[in-house]
Amino acid sequence: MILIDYKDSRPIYEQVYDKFRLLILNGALKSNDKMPSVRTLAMELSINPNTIQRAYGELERTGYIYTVKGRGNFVSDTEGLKQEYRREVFGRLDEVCDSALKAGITVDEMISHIKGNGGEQP
Amino acid sequence: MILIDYKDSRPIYEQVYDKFRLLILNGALKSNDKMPSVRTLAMELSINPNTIQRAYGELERTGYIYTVKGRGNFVSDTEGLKQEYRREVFGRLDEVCDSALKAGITVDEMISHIKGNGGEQP
Amino acid sequence: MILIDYKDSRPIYEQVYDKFRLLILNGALKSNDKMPSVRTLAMELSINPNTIQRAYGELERTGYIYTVKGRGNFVSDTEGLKQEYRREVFGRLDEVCDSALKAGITVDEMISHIKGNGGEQP
Amino acid sequence: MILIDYKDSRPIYEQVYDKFRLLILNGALKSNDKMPSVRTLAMELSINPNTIQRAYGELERTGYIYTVKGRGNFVSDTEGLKQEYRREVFGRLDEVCDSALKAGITVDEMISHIKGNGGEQP
DNA sequence: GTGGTCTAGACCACA
DNA sequence: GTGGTCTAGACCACA
Repeated sequence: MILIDYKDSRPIYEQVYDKFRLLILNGALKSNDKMPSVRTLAMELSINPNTIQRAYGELERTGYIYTVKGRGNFVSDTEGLKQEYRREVFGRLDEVCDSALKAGITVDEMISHIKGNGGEQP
Repeated sequence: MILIDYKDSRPIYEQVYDKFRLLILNGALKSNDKMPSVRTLAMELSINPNTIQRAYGELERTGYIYTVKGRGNFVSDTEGLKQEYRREVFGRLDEVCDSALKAGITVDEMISHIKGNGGEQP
Repeated sequence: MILIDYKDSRPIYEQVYDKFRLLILNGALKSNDKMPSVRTLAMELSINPNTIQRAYGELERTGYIYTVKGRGNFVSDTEGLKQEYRREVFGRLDEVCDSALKAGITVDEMISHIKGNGGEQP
Repeated sequence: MILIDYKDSRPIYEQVYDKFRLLILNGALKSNDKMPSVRTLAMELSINPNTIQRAYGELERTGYIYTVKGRGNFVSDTEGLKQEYRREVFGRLDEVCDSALKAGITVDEMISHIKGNGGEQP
């Protein structure tokens, strides 16, 4: 379900955070679903529980999950999150467009590039 | 000419690297222009020479500048570099499009977003 | 395991880089083996950690090892690297042949020289 | 006649040294030919005279030229030098063979590689 | 404990 | 003066 890529230069807690974030945005994990417990997941992935704890902490801080003491972590209501993710993606799109214009790439070139691949890359 | 942002989480050497890379791609620095000397720049920016050295090392490794021992660093021929930068930007564009599609954003939405801001953000 | 030759004019970081590269290409170090930690190795060799860091940095940049933050450095998958090393050696062989022909040494002379020593030099 | 490549990472004096060494070994410069004067050459190449001086110093030290005070530098008798160059090239060939064997390249592979390109590369 | 970045400062080769 | 290497030592993020 979750795979750590040790050759990825990003810290492990961030990889875990991102994986869950996508599972939630995808709909693979739904509102109020129970998250795996910190210890269980740490053992499954052979990772330090501190690292899972940190990933869960970030997920909670950014509103993806909520904690019920003594019971575990659960997926938040996902509607607002999806809106926020859209905003984030548009923000990244703006950044890339900015770089593109600096490099002399025109809006038309970008558009035809986007149409061209249709986002079918892996 | 070059400003360090200490609130930026990225390392200083990377900021310096990026700044010069853009100056070169912009055409503000042209082929065979002399780069400021390691020591001069270090003093101007109140930065350790080692840090500048590292930035210059990366610029050399990636082909943006070349070193003449005892003389200084100079801007490389920039033609190929511009092509490569284009490729890099298109690669990032692909990634963002990928994220966008995962978030349920359609190609048409992206295109109208790009047209909309025309890359006018800062 | 690793010995620094202070009489060698090449920088220390490069000697360390080369030693490990050979250990990896030899098979003495295998994929996913843990490298000695920067600090441990620095102490063993009585060398500054920064110097080891630089050697490890080059090894990572050229794909011989990968870093897991907080855990250490590990040997990469070595298959592709061996292929690349072969290409490098053949390239150097071409250069030497070129010099040889300029010096009036014939292909036959070179071949008999190679057969002669069979690579038995130290 | 002589061109400096500023993008070459080798020091300039070494490039000058190598160029003349080849001209002498080639036969383009013959025994007792007069070398260009240090000052003339320095001006032609827009190089610091110290640098030419150093190159000439190395050429003298290794026996390629000799100095007559007040008259200039002249090419030495070249017979012995050619022999020595042969020895040097064979030495380099040994080194490459050594690397090759370490990489698992067999003598036969090397020979067929040499025969294959016939040293026709640039 | 592990690697990553940075400063301060030295010494060297090269021009 | 110019870049290249190295040491000593600090502080940070990550596990």
